[in-house]
Amino acid sequence: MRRGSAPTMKDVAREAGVALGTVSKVFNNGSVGKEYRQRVLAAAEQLGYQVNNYARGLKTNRTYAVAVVLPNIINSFFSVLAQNLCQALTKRGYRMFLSITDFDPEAEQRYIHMAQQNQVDGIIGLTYNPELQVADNIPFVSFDRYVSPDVPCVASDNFGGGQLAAKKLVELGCERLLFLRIGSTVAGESDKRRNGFKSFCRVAKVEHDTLCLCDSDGYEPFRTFLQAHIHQGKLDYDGIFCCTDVLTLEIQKMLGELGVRAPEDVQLIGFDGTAIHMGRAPECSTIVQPIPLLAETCVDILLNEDKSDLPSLICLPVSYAPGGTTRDKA
Amino acid sequence: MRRGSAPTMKDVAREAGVALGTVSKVFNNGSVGKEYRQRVLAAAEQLGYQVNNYARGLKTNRTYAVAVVLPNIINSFFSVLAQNLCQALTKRGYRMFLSITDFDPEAEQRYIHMAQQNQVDGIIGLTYNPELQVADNIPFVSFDRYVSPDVPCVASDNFGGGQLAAKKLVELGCERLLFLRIGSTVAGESDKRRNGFKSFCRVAKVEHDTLCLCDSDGYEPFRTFLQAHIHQGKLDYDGIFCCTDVLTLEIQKMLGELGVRAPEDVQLIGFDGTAIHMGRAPECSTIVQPIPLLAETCVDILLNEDKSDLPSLICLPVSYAPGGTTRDKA
DNA sequence: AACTATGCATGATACGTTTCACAACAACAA
DNA sequence: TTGTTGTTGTGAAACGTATCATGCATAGTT
Repeated sequence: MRRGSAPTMKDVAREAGVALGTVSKVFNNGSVGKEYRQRVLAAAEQLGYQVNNYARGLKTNRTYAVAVVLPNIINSFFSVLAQNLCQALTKRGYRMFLSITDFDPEAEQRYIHMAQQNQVDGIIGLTYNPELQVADNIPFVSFDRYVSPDVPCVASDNFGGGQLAAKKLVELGCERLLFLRIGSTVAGESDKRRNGFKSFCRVAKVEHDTLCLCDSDGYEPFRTFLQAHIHQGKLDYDGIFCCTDVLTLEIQKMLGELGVRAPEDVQLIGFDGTAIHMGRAPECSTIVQPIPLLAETCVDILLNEDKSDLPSLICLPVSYAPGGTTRDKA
Repeated sequence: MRRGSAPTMKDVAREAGVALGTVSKVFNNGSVGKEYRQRVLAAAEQLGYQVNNYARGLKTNRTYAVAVVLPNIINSFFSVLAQNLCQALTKRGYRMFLSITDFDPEAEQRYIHMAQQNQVDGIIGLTYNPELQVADNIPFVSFDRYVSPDVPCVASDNFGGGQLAAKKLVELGCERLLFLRIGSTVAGESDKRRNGFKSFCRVAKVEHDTLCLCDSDGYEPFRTFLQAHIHQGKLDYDGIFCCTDVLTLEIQKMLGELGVRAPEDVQLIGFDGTAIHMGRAPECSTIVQPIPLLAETCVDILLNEDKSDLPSLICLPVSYAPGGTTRDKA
């Protein structure tokens, strides 16, 4: 280590009195005699040698880094997802390099381009750009969004979740159901929640309505709608399935201001169940997305060499958790 | 691009009919004649050339990546911080590589070692390992924790925040104050909140008590304490400063169960104000940490070459935000 | 003892950049 | 014309690693 900079394999080789290739093999689990290995390890220890990942990456084209592209990590669903992805990647010896898009389609594309600039071994993205270009020289797994036929998509069983929510509400004695949604205009997986909900209602012959808004509309239209459906202090619906937990709490508050109580007067079921994965009691009754499993699956698929016989949509099972906005006891 | 792999500068040079060094200069803003630059750019475009960051990193020892080491990103303070750090880094053309330690001191040390394995240009860490070893070959900025004399530490003005909380409570008419804290056993910056609180009380000659617990104790000791200080349905204290917003909400709930209402019977002020940075109304009255500024400052200091005349502790100003657990109107 | 097979250390080569010394050339002054 | 200065293109060298073809021992077989 004559220079001020970090010691290299060459230094270790000289110190240990072995050839360069031998040092390399030691750090790559090649077959090296016991005594030589000892010597190399001792020399490396003494010199404080660390493998230079950039040189390694240059040779191998493997970086042990994965880019994760998310809208944000302030929304707790995303932050729990990010944390689980990070842990799943770490477990497999990979590092996570995080990009935040703030729902900007251009930023999504920009980050994915950057990531493809051969600095990662794969990309996991939750994107809203319907025209996203994904080069095929690098593995890509999409979360909750269909991107293209050859991009695997990992998602919760949103359709089944919609069915389950409706089923639970009916089991809890509800007879007139309502589905509420607010979200991005991009037709995503969450549309399927509505379809599942409607499907169950149709088969079970349950009265139901749906109201879907865009983010830009804000919550006010919900208030108008609900107000119009209150007659003599009584809401027309006795069960509501809201497409997220956040919305559920908002609706509960709104109903309270209108004199309608949940779960006494109307039962509410949300979707996500993020609080559960944060180690807290769910803030509302909810359909729980299996976030840890979703993260594991994304990583598994991304890092698994063999992508041949993979369905393009991987659907993971959801479950129901009572949480105070329905009349069942936990 | 004869191989299946990505085109290199050599390919671009051949395609453009120029020398290798010329291509390099084009991508590094070296002085290149207009015509040559055109030719190179055109060839690069046509071939879909992208700079190989690993080769570049190998030569330059600059990676344009920064490691951020946090306990988790589930706690919303950390997730907001992480998001702001990510954005501040992106703005300066750096990528963020995130590690989650789950408060494990060994993991902290491991990640910092990994990061030093010449794969990042710097590290921003929020750590709890009192014996953390930080090599000096790579810039390190600590958040909210003193690490060693030559590691700059960026933190909120916790002492001033403690003073401010006490001052506000007094202004709001409180006469018997209480400070509550629960946290890690590592003496961190947040101890200063207590000191600031006590300092103000002492100077202003205000009656006050403090109760500090460790994470492992759980919340129950608070209940016992509070219960012991309720006489004839009335709490001995009329103002409480809790060391985080999370604790504040917990205490509010606990008090409610004991028949004491906030803000009617007792006024509560928390610390963090994270909700504000999430675009929401604060859940409780609080001392707001300037998270975006904290993040910017961390990044500024980390990437600023000149670390010579830098104070080892950079203290950023906090502010007060009313939020429903005090009797002032916003 | 002779031969083969196996295991393992060796050192040169290549990965795709940046950088540097040098050459080529133009512009200009004397 | 000659010499000087400045600009810009050139190609070789080096960054630190993984890998591969050699070659040398030793163990195993007949």
